[in-house]
Amino acid sequence: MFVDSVWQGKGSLSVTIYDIAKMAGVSPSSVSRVINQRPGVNTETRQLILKLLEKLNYSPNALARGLVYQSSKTIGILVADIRNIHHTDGAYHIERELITQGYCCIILNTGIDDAEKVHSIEILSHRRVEGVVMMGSVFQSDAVKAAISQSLKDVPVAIVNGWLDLPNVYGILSDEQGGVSACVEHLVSKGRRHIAFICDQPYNPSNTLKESGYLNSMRQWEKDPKAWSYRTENSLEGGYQATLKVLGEHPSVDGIIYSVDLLAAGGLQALHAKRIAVPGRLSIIGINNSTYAEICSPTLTSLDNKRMDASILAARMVIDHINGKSNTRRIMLLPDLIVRKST
Amino acid sequence: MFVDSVWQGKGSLSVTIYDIAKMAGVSPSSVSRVINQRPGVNTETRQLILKLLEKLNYSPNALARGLVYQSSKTIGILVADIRNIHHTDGAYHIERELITQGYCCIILNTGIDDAEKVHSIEILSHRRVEGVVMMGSVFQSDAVKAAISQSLKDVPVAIVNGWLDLPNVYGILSDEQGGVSACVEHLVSKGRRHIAFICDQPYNPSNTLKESGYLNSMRQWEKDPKAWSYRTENSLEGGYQATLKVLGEHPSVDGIIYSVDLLAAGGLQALHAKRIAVPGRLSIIGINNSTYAEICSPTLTSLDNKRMDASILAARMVIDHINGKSNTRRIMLLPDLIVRKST
DNA sequence: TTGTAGGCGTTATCAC
DNA sequence: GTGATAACGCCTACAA
Repeated sequence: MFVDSVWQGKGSLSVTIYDIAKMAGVSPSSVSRVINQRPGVNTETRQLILKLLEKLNYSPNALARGLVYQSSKTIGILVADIRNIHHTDGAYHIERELITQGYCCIILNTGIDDAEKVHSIEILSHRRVEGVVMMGSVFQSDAVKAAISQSLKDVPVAIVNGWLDLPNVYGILSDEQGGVSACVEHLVSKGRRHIAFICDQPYNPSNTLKESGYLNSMRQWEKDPKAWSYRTENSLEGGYQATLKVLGEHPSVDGIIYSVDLLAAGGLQALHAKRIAVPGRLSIIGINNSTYAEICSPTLTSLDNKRMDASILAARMVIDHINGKSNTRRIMLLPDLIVRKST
Repeated sequence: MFVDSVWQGKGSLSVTIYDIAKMAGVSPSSVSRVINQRPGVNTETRQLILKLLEKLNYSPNALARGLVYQSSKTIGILVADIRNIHHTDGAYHIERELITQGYCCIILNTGIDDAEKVHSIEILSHRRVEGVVMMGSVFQSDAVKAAISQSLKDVPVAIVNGWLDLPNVYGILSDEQGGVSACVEHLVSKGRRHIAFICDQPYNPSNTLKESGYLNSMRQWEKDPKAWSYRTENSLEGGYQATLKVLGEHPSVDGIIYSVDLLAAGGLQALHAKRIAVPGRLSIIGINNSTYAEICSPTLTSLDNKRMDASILAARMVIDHINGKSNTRRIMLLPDLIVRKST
């Protein structure tokens, strides 16, 4: 809706161009000219004004400027949960990229359900953001699509690892399906044939792609690979428990692909507990190529899905759109498998 | 300075209360009244206006509102590098806490050098933020202090794990010195006597405290503990190399405390490579009690310095200050040692 | 109940 | 070179 909360006045008035003008004995326009480095002001008065600006520690009001310029110089970053290290890296690069262009970033943790996402989109609309980056395939939903075409229809929206068919939406995708297939192929090349897939919940479009990548490749080796696909909560414990379950139901398992590194780390702990040698008897692969993968012992083979590059690209596409440069609306990055000790 | 960059006009004009007023055949003030749920407007016209607001998808301009209310409903979060998982958690809780109060957060990665920090503070000043949270002891510097008293003197500033003696600054500290002493005591209780300390660079006030905690406790056991204090870059590799160095220079070492978990994880890899049993022959402790500590094998004993609680408190103190409730300006949280398998 | 006028801080346009 | 004046979108007296 159009009212977020009770917005109450308060605030200590700061120095304005009127104050400066009065002290300098000139008009506000002259002060404005000096501030914006525009020509047409006597060198002496310019010096005087500059001195006063410095002395009174003048700080231009970005809100007022935004009003006249019709431009907030703000872009929004939407992320389900910024604690997800995977998204944080992206947010970092986006912020760094945008700050150099004079933009500030408003970051909102939307949570997972659609209502919250829609609400966040409305907040960004009120703030008159000039562009939005959404991190993660969870934003690839009908509700979000509707909200964008309602509240964000005039600004570029880049979705990292997602896509919506709207004229102002850019999609930076990763070939996760192909990537997981490559994981399967890699395991097969290591002699593995009984491969399971453990996926984090809740399901999102990205996970669907990963799973189908797994299933597609597996059909060559197993009759009913569906039964080897598991879901669990995205945590160390989730990976641990799911792995125990796989081992219990399919003692012959000799390879496991996890939808994220954290799950694989948990799985590794389960395998250690069960005294199953990795990669001796069983090989595992994670996804995201995060620090977690490097910390585990043995270090994890992991699929680098290029999320960092994707984030930077997303920021660039938003900026380019704002600057009138048009871009391809949908691009796909190809993942790399980083082979380490766990396979 | 007062000009960050060339701010150019652009933007597609959106629906204003004037548009709505015209369509409804009423004055803008009536529309405003309806939007702000103020009394004194006929039920029928209110209904009509509401309908039009909905239909035209009216979105209030937060910049304009901010101007009249003298309140941006924005708070700034300063963090040296948000990819530091330790800070991310904090940022998450701060954002969650503030969004419920109608605030948005602008996050700026300041980098480590003072000039950048000062610049970031000026940006926040232009945006008329109503409060600031700074994450990390790196903000405890004279340059930052000066910048705050120049550009942020009228808004509450909470520093997580830091403190500056200014009337509007709140400090949420952690007893890191005592915490590290507790680490030493713990190692001693496990029979360790030759304990080294490996610290991440660049040095910051927090690290200074950690080191003095180490040195103070060690004086009881060693004559010249200074020589056992090492510094290295904050990375897996940094921990790895520093650990090799310690082992080379002090073969008798039987305990290592690392200033952050990530370093300890790197150290663990070095110990594995050298086939040194942990905790059999050597015990190690990390700090932060992060996910890294849980992933390592053996899992890391780690000092929980309550950064999450500190972040939430910081947000609360800023909010309280804005709402006129006064708080203690400096509080200290006491760390807990989380004992796991590495000691 | 409703409308008018003034102002929030800034910039742009046009006179002088 | 300089200074009124009118926006930008909104809100709040005050008047009707």
